[in-house]
Amino acid sequence: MAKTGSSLETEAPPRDFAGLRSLLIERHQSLPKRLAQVARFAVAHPDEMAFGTAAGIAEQAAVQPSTLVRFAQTIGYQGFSDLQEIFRARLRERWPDYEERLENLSRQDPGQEGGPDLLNGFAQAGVTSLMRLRDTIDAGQLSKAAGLLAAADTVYLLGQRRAFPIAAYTAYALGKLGVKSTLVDNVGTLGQEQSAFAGPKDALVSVTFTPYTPTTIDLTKQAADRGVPLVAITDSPFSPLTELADVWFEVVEADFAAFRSLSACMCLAMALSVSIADQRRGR
Amino acid sequence: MAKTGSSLETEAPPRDFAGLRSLLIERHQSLPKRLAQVARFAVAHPDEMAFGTAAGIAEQAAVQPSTLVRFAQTIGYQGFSDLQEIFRARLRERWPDYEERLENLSRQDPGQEGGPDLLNGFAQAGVTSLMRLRDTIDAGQLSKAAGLLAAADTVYLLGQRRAFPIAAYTAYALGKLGVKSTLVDNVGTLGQEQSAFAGPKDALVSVTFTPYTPTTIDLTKQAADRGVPLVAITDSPFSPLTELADVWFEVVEADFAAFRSLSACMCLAMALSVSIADQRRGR
DNA sequence: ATTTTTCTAGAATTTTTATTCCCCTTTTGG
DNA sequence: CCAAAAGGGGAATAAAAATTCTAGAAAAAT
Repeated sequence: MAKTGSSLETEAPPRDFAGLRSLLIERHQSLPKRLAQVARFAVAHPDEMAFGTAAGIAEQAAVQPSTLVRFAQTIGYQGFSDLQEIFRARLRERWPDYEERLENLSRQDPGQEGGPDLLNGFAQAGVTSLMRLRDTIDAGQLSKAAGLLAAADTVYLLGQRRAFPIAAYTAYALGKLGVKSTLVDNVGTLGQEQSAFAGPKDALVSVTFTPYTPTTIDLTKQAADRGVPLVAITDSPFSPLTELADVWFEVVEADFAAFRSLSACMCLAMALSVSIADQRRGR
Repeated sequence: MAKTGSSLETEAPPRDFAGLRSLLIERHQSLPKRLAQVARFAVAHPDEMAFGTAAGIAEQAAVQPSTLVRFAQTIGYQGFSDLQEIFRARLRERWPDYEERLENLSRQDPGQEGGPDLLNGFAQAGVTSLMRLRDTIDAGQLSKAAGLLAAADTVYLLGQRRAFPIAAYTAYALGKLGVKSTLVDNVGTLGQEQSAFAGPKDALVSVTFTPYTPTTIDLTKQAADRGVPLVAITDSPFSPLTELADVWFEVVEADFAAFRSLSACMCLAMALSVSIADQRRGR
């Protein structure tokens, strides 16, 4: 069509909020009256832009709904919905500063996802997980858990499959820190025997993620029934461990290529280990 | 209306996210299968619940759109839209405390009790390690290593002590990806026997850090002598593995409280695993 | 001052979206 | 083991929403 309107922006519009914001501020003066009005509203009330319907936003901005569509198209988007997506993405990414920081740090990425940039993806997932961990773990809970474990005679460590590396590493760390511990690795299906002597004076750290490994659940239940204090590390409040545990941590890992990171869990395990040693020393 | 259906919740549903969340966690067990599925999804992906359309959310939760409506009504809301409002409100209200959160993060509280500091420290170490990894690992090397391993009949995985979690996790990942592998865990000091059948058509991934574990070195040397292709992951160019390896990676981890992070190594191991599977598929 | 172009409002249209309803399946209770 | 009830899937429907269109108003240019 010859309708290649001169007023339509040909350049690709920004896909991130920061870029959109500066674009709006910059072009604000050169826009027609009503469109400028919309631009001002958008910058001032980004939340409304994210949540509202076209009609609702139009009313608040004292504009017609169609003006919103025109506005979106004028600055290069396909329509209002397309534009709104930017505002929503901003709220979706709960930790925008990290994302931004990452964007800045990452090298120019024009050839995105060219193929073997797996490393970048996994690194990003790891960083995101760690940042989120920092925000979600409660300090009180951590020290409570550490206290529980510091009071134990022997710390039993249980984790299978994907959670096994966490348990294994914790065993290593506790060993170096001089804290007596037993890794229940279920070698030879001897998990039962390995954990049989855990009693109320000991403590158990259980780690499991969806789909929860039956072995881990069973052994944990048995221990809990015997009155063994339990610290659980899991990925959802619906985990069968949460109701058994004295203290439980919900650790949500980011994923990439269908593989969840382990960074956050490892980090928590380390912090917990050192914290135990700290509290022991304090006595 | 006499529409006071028996299956409909009569109590007023929570209007705030925290209340909704605990309601879901609490009632989760007593809900029918599909509705429980929705409950889990809602707790795990609150952002999606806030923005997605019924159809989109339904697809992600592997449920029919109508199930979402039923779900909302069962727990007492008028319909899906009504329920969604709670999730949206959560994102709206979170914005204010975002500033606050940033301050807490940037403020380095040095005198504090070990808890948050430890977590912060380890998280920071992890992030640093991951960033560094991204900058130092060469894409060509990675794909070369992956190619070597993709060509192998069986991938043998060797790592002891601190490196053991890496090897164990890689075994897990390769298994999920359909790549035949053997974890040489040296249980019962059977490492020799576990790796004895590795030949030139197989390949070995060895992981070790200073102070290099003798078992790892010995077993790796023996395998290399037999002509087994070798990919080494280590922390220095002076590692005894570098001269034996066909491809080697130097991974420098940041440390905190005398404990080195494992994040970078884990990340590399994941990338390597997926890359192997990719190259296999390509043939 | 007049013509031409751009801009806007509001109605009309089309698309999208939530919800309802019906029928089949599964579970529960006797 | 059967009957009754609850649950679940999927098409049909109604509601709501975004978008397009057109005529007229405002602004710019001649």
